[in-house]
Amino acid sequence: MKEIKKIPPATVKRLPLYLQCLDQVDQDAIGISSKKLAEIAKVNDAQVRRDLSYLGTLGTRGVGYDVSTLRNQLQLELGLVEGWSAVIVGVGNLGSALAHYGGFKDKGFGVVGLFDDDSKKINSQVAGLVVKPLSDLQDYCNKFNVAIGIIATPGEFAQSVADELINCGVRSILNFAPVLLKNVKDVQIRSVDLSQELQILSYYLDRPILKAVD
Amino acid sequence: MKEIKKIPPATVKRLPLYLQCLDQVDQDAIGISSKKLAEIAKVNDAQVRRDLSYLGTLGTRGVGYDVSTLRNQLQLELGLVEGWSAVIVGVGNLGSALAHYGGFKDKGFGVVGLFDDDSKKINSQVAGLVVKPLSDLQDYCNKFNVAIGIIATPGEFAQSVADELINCGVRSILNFAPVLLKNVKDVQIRSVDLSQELQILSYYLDRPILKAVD
DNA sequence: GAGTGTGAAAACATTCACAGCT
DNA sequence: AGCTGTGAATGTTTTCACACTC
Repeated sequence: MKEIKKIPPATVKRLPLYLQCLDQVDQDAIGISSKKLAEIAKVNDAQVRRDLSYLGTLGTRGVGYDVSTLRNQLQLELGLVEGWSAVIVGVGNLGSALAHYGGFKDKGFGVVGLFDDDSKKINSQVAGLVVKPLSDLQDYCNKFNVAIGIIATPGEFAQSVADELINCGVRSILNFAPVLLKNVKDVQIRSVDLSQELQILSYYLDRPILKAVD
Repeated sequence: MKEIKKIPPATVKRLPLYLQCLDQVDQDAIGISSKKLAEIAKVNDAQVRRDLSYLGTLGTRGVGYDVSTLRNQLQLELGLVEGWSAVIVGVGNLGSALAHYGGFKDKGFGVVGLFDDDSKKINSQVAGLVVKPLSDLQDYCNKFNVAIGIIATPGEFAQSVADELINCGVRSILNFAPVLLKNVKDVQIRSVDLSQELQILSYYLDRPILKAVD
């Protein structure tokens, strides 16, 4: 019988943060306490312990957590060891930034394709990959079993690109275009809207006393 | 006596979303119901009503919300009418993407300066602005009363740029570098880490049944 | 002594369901 | 009839506090 553990969404959102904290800790540190981790991540230490307890019994009472075991478990739980393939659609400044973004390779994602329908960009090289026209998308997805589509096009193309990606069998989409994509069953869509982040900051600019979320 | 209304952080995070929904609604629509708005924003309709009720009594029973009143109130509440000035530090692909990002101007932010310490970039033009060296930052901040600093440098420079911005009197920072910045009293810091977003997606890739947060 | 893992409490957020206005 | 605004119910997240282990 398969064991099913449900991790609360609020916790899932913090797991990548903990992973990042481990990179920022002393290179030669072998163990770390919830107190120390909490300090780096800027959260409560009970929170850290509760979050990590969802992954199993990882720590040792009276001692703390072993850094490398912890890292492995976080990566395992987040599915970062499966080597998911991703494509980026839209190779403007943002798409290029994403293609160059080293963080992805280290973190277990491989960008296997760049797509754009601007003829000036097609066949040019960005971050070691050749930009292809969207008509090649289907082939790529089949060949590399692409799991994740990253949309970095202007807003007006985002929905049709999303439709196309889903049509190619992509089940997870990270959208950077400032539009609301339609929901499709069984497809996970996350949107990052740069201007929304600024707007939230703006709210708290007027109200320096209040504590923001996240 | 000044009226103090405290808007829950979870609601603040949705206000920019509602604003975006209004842009996506029929241009000639004069009124909108919580039900319709909820559908576009993909949230529960009671949620919409509760959220908007924090801004005052904006709707009309039996009728709905007036689109333009609603937009005005949202902008007012988010502080988007104050015309905050922002600077971008780091003019690589990501910084350029941000500089070109039209959303900001429309949404009440003015990018008044671009800064980079790469001599190849200094004095070049990006999105109609001349890239300046970091040594000019203090002057700019005084001259334009800069409220927001956007960090788009590689990780290794992010903390020192943040220190410098804070030193120049900037009280709000939006950080795109994949590092955890130190907290400073009275300074709001929001971080957007592109690879963290992908990692969250990755978790749900393995578990198509679960519902993600946000 | 130091630091985890976790019940129980407290705080926060969402949703229901309906009274009240147009 | 239609739709808001909001008490009350429910669900989720955070935090406290301490028994337990090393």
